[in-house]
Amino acid sequence: MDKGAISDILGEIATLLELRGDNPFKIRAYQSGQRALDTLDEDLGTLIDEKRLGDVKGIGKALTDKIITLHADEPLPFFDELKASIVPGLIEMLEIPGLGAKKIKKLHDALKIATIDDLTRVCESGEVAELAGFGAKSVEKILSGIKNREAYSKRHLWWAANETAQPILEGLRSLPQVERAEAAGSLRRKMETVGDLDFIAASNDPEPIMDWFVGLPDVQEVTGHGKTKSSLRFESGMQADLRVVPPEQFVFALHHFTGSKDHNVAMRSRALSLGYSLSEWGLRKDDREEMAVDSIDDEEQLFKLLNLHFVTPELREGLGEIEAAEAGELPELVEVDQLKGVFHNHTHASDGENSIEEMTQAAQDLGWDYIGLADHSKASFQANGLDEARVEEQIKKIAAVNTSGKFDCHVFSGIECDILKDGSLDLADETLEKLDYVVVSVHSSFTLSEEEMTARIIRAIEHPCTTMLGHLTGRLLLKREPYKVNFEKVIDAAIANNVIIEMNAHPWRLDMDWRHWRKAAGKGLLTSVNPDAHSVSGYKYVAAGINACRKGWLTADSVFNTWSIEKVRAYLEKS
DNA sequence: GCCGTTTTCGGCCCGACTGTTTTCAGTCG
Repeated sequence: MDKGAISDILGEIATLLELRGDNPFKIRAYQSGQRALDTLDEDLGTLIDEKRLGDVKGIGKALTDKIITLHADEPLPFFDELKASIVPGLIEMLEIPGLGAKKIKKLHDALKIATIDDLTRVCESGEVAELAGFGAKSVEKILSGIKNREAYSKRHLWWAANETAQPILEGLRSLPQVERAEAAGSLRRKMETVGDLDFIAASNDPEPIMDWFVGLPDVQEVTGHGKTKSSLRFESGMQADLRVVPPEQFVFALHHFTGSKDHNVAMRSRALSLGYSLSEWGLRKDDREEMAVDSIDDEEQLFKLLNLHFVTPELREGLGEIEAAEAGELPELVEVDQLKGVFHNHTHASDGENSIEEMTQAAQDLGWDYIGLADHSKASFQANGLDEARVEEQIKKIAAVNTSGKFDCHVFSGIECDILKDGSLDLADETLEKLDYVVVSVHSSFTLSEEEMTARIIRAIEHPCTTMLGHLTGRLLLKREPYKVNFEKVIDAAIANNVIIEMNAHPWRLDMDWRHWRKAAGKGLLTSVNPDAHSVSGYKYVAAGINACRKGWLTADSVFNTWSIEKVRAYLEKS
């Protein structure tokens, strides 16, 4: 059993223990064990073989034994018995807002309900309202939660969440009572998907701000409306929270609600080691009421108080950023205005909307020195992919644009060539050789085994004409699972063959995942932030790709399309 | 179940809000 599957089981154990009413700290131990496993730097098999699994923080004796058992595919009676003792329908009920483990257990014990249908029935019959601790409002909330379960539990793409958040943020900042306001949470950390929107505002007069917030347009339901905290849900299903804090607490609250949880844990323990106690309310001298500082203006100062370099929100994932901030070893992260061009864009020759000239003009308007056009190849029939003759025609058209004198922006001729099922490429070598560069991508046979898919992709990487690998896993966030592939082997093959792995910047993709980049770039892997633009408006997605690169600790050196045109040209000619 | 520069037991974040209650438990973040 692999790491991911074992991690899922640890999470499941935590949930089951919760529904059984077990010791909350034991539950938390399973959850932190799961997180420890998820963020492991080393290969799990190696750790087990070398008997070092117990050295991992959060994994003690009991979890070590269970993880080893699962890894060896041996039965785990503890888990099987636990699973058998809990009715499966109860787990689903946790998705209903306002219902936690304790209430579900109570409903189950008192009314013998086993499914969400049962729950609906006892709500409607009036039995729930009669239980101690439940009333008319609870029933109403549960029924509405059941009805909208799917929409409420959904996450949202960062891009869409950001488009909703920005006007709200501007609105907040324009209110006379608001001194400062920021979005926090996973939106501020630029996670690829966002659960809900978190806003923090600084003010000594919170109530008018709350009234403004709950009165926003397109609000479907106000789920909380307090003096300093309100929550609501938009018709789109997106949820938003607003907290208003006194101005002197703003920086602390902003940092706290930006998270992540793991980052905050590390920051709190850092504070403790320096004799402070850090919370969303402020920085106190340990064990005393006294504040360490009266007020600070920005997060830079907060980090400085803990003798740390500033950690940008994108890096706050509890993945070693505090250690790096202490040692002064945080990378100078790549920024969107360092891009000098973009590769992997489509024209109306295949499935894009614009011409070569239009794509070139738009790139030039963005200040870029070069673009690469890479339409689909013929195996992508649904996308009107190009065969050899059409590729050669496209090369001539691009050459004509370059010599027309109309543009300062240079166009590189490329192709997004399909990787066929056996790993061979979709176009003849003599055609590929005439192009400036070749992106190779999988667009078919997604369901191969991990072994077959890995071998297929590596064969394509080893092709002498290959410049870049497109969207490594083919995932569509929230829509389609990634295909199974061994990242380490593909990364090593790319490095060995001087192949760039793209950061597909489309908000649905952001593939290869940022979690792999720190290590891969450390080994020498290059990326290219590729918007996969199918129209001139698609170029804007480079911002999402840069977010992902920054989360992956990448500097401009590792990002091919921050390079000057001379350097890019030299690289392409050599390879 | 985990952890330890107060170290093998005793703590593990805690406050806002809601809905149910007349002082609090549960949920949520």
